[in-house]
Amino acid sequence: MMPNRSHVLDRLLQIALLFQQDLARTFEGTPLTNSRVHLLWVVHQTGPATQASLAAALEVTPRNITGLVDALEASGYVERRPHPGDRRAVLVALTQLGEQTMAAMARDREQLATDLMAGMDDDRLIRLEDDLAGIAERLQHMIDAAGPARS
Amino acid sequence: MMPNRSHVLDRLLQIALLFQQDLARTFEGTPLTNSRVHLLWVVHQTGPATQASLAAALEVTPRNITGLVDALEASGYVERRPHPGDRRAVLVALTQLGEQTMAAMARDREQLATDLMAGMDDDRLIRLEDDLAGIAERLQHMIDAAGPARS
DNA sequence: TATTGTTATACTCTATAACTATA
DNA sequence: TATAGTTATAGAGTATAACAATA
Repeated sequence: MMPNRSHVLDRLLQIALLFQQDLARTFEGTPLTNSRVHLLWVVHQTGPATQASLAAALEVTPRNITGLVDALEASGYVERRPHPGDRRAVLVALTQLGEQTMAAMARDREQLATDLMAGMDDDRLIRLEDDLAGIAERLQHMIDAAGPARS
Repeated sequence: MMPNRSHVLDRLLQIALLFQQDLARTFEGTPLTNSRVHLLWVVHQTGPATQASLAAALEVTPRNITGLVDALEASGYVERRPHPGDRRAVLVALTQLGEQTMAAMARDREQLATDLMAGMDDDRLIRLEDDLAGIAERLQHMIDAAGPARS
C-alpha cells in the first residue's frame, strides 16, 4: 500500500490538538491559561526579562504582554522589578509559586514524553526525532520564504 | 548518544505552532479565522449539519456556534437552511464560495504534505506514520482516562 | 420534560493608536 | 528621535445562564 503523506499531516495536526487539550486539563481550577503559561515558560527558561523581550519571544504586541503580566502578577506567579540601568523598563521575574509551577510542569512533560514513547527502541526514536526535525525545518523555511507578507 | 524523548515532544509542539502560523498566513486578507475554518472544514467533510452537531464536533458550546455561523453567513461562506423534519433546528451548508475555499484548502494541504516529506522513501514514511499513530493513540487514551475531570 | 438555537453577560487573547516617561 | 510600557478602544473566541419554540 502506498503510504499517504497527507495522513502523516493529519496525525501531526491531531497530536497538536490533543496536546492542547491535555495541557488545558492541567490548568483546571487555576487562573492559568495557554498564553499565560507560555509566558511563564519563557521566563523560566531565560530568567527575568523585560516586557519588550517577552513580546518578541511570544510574537505578540507589547500591549498584550502588559495584560498577561498584570494577570500573572495579580495571581502571584510573577513580579515586576525595576530594571537596573533603564528606568523605563521593568523586569518580569517568577515568584516562588511561579518557579514551583514551572518545575512541576517540566516534570509532567518528562513523564508525558516517557509515557507516549514507551516501547520505542533507541533506533526508532532517533529516526523519529530526525524525521520530525526535517519536517520542522522545511516548514520553518517555507514560512520564512513566504514570510514577511506585509505588503 | 541516548535519544531524548523530550526532544521529540519539543519537535511535535514546534511543528504544531508552525502549522498554526502557516494556516493563519493563508487567511490574510479574508474574514476567515482558525475557528471559522475549522467549522467550514467539518461541514465540508460531513455535509450540511445542525448547529448542535457542530457544537459536538468542535467541542464548543452551541452559543459559540451561533457566533461562528453568524460571521460565516455574513461573509457568504455558509447559509442556514430550514431542517426538514425538525422546525427547531437549522442546517448549516456551504455556499459555492465555501465549497471553493475548502477545495482550495484541501489542495494546499496535499501540496504542503508533499513538500514537507519530500525525499522520504516509502519505508520511512510508513514507519513515521506508524509512530505518530501510536503516539496519538496513547495520548488520546491518556486524556480519556483522566478525562471527565468534571468533579 | 428535553432539545435547538438565541439573547444577555462576562472573561480572555489579540491588535492598533495615542500617550508618558525615559533614553 | 527612538524605546518601554500603559491607557483607550475594538474584534474575536469562549463560557454560563435564562429563555422561546419545538419535539
